[in-house]
Amino acid sequence: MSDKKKRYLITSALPYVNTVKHLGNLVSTLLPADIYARYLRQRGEEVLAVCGTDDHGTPSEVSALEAGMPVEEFVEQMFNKQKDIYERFGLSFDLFSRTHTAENTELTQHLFLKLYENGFIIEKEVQSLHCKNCKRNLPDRYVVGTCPNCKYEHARGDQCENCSKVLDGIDLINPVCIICGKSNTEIHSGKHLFIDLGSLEGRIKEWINSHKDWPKTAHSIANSWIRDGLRPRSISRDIKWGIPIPLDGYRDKVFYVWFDAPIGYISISMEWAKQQGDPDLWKKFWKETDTYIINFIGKDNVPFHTITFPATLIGADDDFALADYVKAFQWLNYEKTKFSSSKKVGIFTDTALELFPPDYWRYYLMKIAPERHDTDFTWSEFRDSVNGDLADILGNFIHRTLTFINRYFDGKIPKANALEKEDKAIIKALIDVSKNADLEMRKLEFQRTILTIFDFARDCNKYFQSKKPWADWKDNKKDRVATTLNICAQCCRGLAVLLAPFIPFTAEKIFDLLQLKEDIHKQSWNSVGKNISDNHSISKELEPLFPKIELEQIIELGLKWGGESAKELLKQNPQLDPSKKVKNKPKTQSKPKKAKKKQPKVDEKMTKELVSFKDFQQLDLRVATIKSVEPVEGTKKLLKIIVDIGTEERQIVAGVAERYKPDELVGKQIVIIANLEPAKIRGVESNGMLLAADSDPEISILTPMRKVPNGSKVR
RNA sequence: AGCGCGGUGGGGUAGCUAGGUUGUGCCCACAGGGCUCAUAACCCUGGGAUCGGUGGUUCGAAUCCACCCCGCGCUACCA
Repeated sequence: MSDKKKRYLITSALPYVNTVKHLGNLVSTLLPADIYARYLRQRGEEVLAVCGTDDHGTPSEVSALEAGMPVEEFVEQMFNKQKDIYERFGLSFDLFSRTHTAENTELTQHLFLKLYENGFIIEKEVQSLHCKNCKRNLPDRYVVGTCPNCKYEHARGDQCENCSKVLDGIDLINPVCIICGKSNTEIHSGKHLFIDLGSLEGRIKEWINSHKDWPKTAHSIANSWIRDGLRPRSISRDIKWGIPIPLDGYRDKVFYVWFDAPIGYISISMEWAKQQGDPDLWKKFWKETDTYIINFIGKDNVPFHTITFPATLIGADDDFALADYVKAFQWLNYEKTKFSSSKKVGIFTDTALELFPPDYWRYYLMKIAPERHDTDFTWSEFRDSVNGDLADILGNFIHRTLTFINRYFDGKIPKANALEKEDKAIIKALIDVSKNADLEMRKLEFQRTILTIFDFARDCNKYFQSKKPWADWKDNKKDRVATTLNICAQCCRGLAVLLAPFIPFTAEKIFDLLQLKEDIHKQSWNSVGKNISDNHSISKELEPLFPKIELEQIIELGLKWGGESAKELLKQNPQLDPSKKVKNKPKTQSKPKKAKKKQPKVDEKMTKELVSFKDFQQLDLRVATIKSVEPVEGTKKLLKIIVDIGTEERQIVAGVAERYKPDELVGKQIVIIANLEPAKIRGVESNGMLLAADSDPEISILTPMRKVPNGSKVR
């Protein structure tokens, strides 16, 4: 589909900067983009793959506020954190940058001015909610209030969850700002800028219709927008954190984050060009028609990549190329429920890396990539895939082959002799799989590619089984064993080359074991028939490529992070219950009675619901040292306390003044909840809460028994 | 409500755009057997499904059409 093209430009939807992303984010944008880029590079194509964080907008501001940091600093920190995670996942972007850069500011402003000159920008008067307390304009998502339609009291500004009516923030009765929790809003009205999508509709439509090969969702969502009629879309916002609008009358406003984010694809390419020492290098990717451009996105992102961003480029009329292919993914669910960053449901990329090697995730995630419809991550299936496909099929084949070569041929690839029917068949299968996988990859069919390659790995085991080299060796048919193992070794190499885009770390390891010196990431798929030369020495130190995941481990993880599949496994294997295990332990000790005593007695008053370990983990308990204390004026109980929590100083307010004098607290170490949402108590801001035992009237502040560094975690 | 996606043996999934030896393929689970080189891995065989329902088109439908039922998602700043 892209044979006439000379080079490829790959973009992955820019992950929003404010939180660490979950596996759903990874699977529909970053990971497939990386895999496709790796595949193309192996094929010897000229590729530029760019990505970066999407930095601007209200959510960043709010998250920064919550973290008690200046936005710029917060965003920088989160950018670095995300970048580091993606590197550890082996994501091979030519540049992973961000949208808060000089390049993006300049380009966004430039494109806007072109749109303005060309008459595609219109001005309109808009009303919006303003929180007088936060001194901030409130996007619809940041307001809750009573629904004017059904009177539901917790309707969000954009939509009522109860009656599902689509709302405007200003429609809400008794609107409350979710940032400060106060109902202190007023309606502001002001001029805003809109991009006139309607007058660009014809050209957008033409472009969409000329690309029938896109995934179904991409088309249906794009077409439904067009069918409903393209209305002007606001591109200005009354916030501080963003790219300033270079137009008189609007200089106190910034661009809507979705205006500048996709422009980031181009500005990051520009940054990349500068780093290459040729500042114009980006132009051939963006301004020449023989580049094939692919956007990797989730389905929610379709409108921005098929309507608004193309509209920007078309309207600016500055010769920027539009995408050739929009690879839109559906959703990945977590154990039948939605992944949710805000509700902390699911597995997040940083946690994933702590649990298992990146290739385990890369493989499983692409195997279940939601290419056709929504799919489900389950712990149980994750284990099945890793153990079954990676360890038992792939790992086992390679391991048994290399073990034989070491044992019988002193670690040297033996020479193949006369070929029999099965030998020829498996060699043909190897060539075929490289061709078929290549055809599927060209169509960006990731799951099919994986299935094709693993079917071949199964064939390899069948071949090994049918040739019985262990039996031949006993029968003294050394030549025959040599032939079998030579062919198996070629298959190992072939599998490594074919799987390199998907599981690059393992593929490298296989090349290391084979002691092949060439760079695996430059081996094209049609090189898989290429023989490793006779007598080539392989490594003598073998170890399993994929340690297996124990059932017990997966049950524990499933229970810890939440998941029905683990509960189901536990039902089938009740002996593996982690909680029971703890109970069993005392039996082996000499004094089981003592253990029993330790069990907390359920006091009648302790009727609170059980919480999961996960819920408990959400509390960020830290040790802090009290720096200064002063009473809050006009109150009997409250003290304003400044504490040092290692990374920063915090102000907290505590109701302990009746039992503690300010002087006796200074210098003491205490325990605080560091991630409690900020609150104002008697007008004084409190960013945390100290822990104290409360048995009215006595209050005892908790303090660590030994001195520990400030910021130490408490659990 | 509208729109989108899906409903295929116990679980998962492919096949459906161009209807034919298709109730067929694949993975997992299950049963039996083989092998014993390998990470208790590998290989073979087998059982198991009115292909959501009803009606239609057709010589013939999982595949096309109509209506209905069920699940999920979206309705525009969640990938």
